Amino acid sequence: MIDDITLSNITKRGVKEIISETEFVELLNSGRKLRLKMGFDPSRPDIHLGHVVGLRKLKQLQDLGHQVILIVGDWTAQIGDPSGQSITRPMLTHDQVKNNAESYLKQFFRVVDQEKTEVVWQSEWFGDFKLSDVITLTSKFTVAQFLERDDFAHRFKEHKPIAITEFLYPLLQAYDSVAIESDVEFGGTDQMFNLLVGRTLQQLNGMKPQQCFLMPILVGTDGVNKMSKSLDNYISLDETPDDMYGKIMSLPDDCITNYFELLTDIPLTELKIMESSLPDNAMNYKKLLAHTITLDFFDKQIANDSQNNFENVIQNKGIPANIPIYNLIDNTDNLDIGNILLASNIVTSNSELKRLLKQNAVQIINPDGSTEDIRTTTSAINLTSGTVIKIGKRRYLKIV
RNA sequence: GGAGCGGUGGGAGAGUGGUUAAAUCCACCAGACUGUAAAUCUGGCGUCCGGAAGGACUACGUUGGUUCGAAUCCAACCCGCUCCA
Repeated sequence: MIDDITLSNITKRGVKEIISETEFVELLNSGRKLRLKMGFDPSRPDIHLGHVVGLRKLKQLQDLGHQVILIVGDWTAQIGDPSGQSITRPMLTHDQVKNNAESYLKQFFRVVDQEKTEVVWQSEWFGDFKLSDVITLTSKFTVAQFLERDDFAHRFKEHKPIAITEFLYPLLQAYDSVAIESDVEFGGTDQMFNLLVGRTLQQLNGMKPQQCFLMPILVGTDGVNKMSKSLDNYISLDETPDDMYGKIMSLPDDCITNYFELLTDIPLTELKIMESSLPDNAMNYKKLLAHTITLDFFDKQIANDSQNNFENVIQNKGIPANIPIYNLIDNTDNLDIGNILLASNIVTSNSELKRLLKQNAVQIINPDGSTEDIRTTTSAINLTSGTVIKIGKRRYLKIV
């Protein structure tokens, strides 16, 4: 038997819904090593913090001795996620899929225990699929059943397109559950329909239906919409530690507790206390949050450095430790400050440069610490080794 | 087979002959303020030339055409969608 605190951490925290919870708890208590299914679509290899919520859940269960089966959706990737609007999606070559999968796995195992994970490819079973198998599979469901799905129902009503292949998507995903004999499948709430089809299909194949673990949606850095790459409000695992820390600091204050709950192990009792004093300590709590999460993906030294960097650069308006460098010796021809910025790709066009100058965003920091604002590229500027050019709050270029 | 609709800037989405480098929103950038790269406010947000005023070029699926002038009209084409059968 699992103790109550652990159990509630698993079934309550960072979970939207479990179907069905009682069956799931029974399974947990059965002492059997459970097969936890998680699939991903190799057309989008990036993992961001939104995904991490679910991955942490997998890790928790692994720590109790269960087995993760990670499915590389090399077939479903070609169909595209029905919840997305863009139907047209270029078919990926085998090499692209492979590369994407590798990149995904690398990130995946930063959260999930590789030792307790089995990676399988959909093509292992769909590769041999024949038309007759497809027909058998499709014959199990009706159009009406599929139109039950919110997304389909909505689009159907609005006279918006639904590709036939999109109907196939849940079927393939469901069949994965049959193929790997999953006990539990994990997904976001938008995956509910697909996971439930898996349940049904397993039953139709004489198996015990899987439990469905629905993860809550994490809001993105805008504090409003769900974290997603297409909304550009995501924090990727590929972020540099400084950026990861900084992006977390850029979250609206009222996201803090939610992030603590979904992405850290801070006890809920502590979180309660924190919540009550949040308005007065938002800054400190957010720093703690940023540090805690950064620490999950990097070592302690790096997390500390990121915090120092933030305090130094943002709070004290200092110069960050690692900034791009422009070497005067290699580039003797044109010492115009505009050319230097353009050549270093700090600024992407002349027009942008002019705008920045006009907006008073360009500043020279001399080696002796004195500063001067630059309003025009033609003013006489003494660029010597050790000078730093600062653009806005976050762009720097050091002259050597 | 028939009928209709649509393709606009990073995204969403207006605009149906000139005042449109193209409303608005989101994202993004800068400035102010601040406890943060929070919030709020202000400004900006194609490229090139110019100190600036301003000018030039490129852009609204593609190619042609009408016109002094086209994202806007016409033709053909390409792509997509919906409905009826």
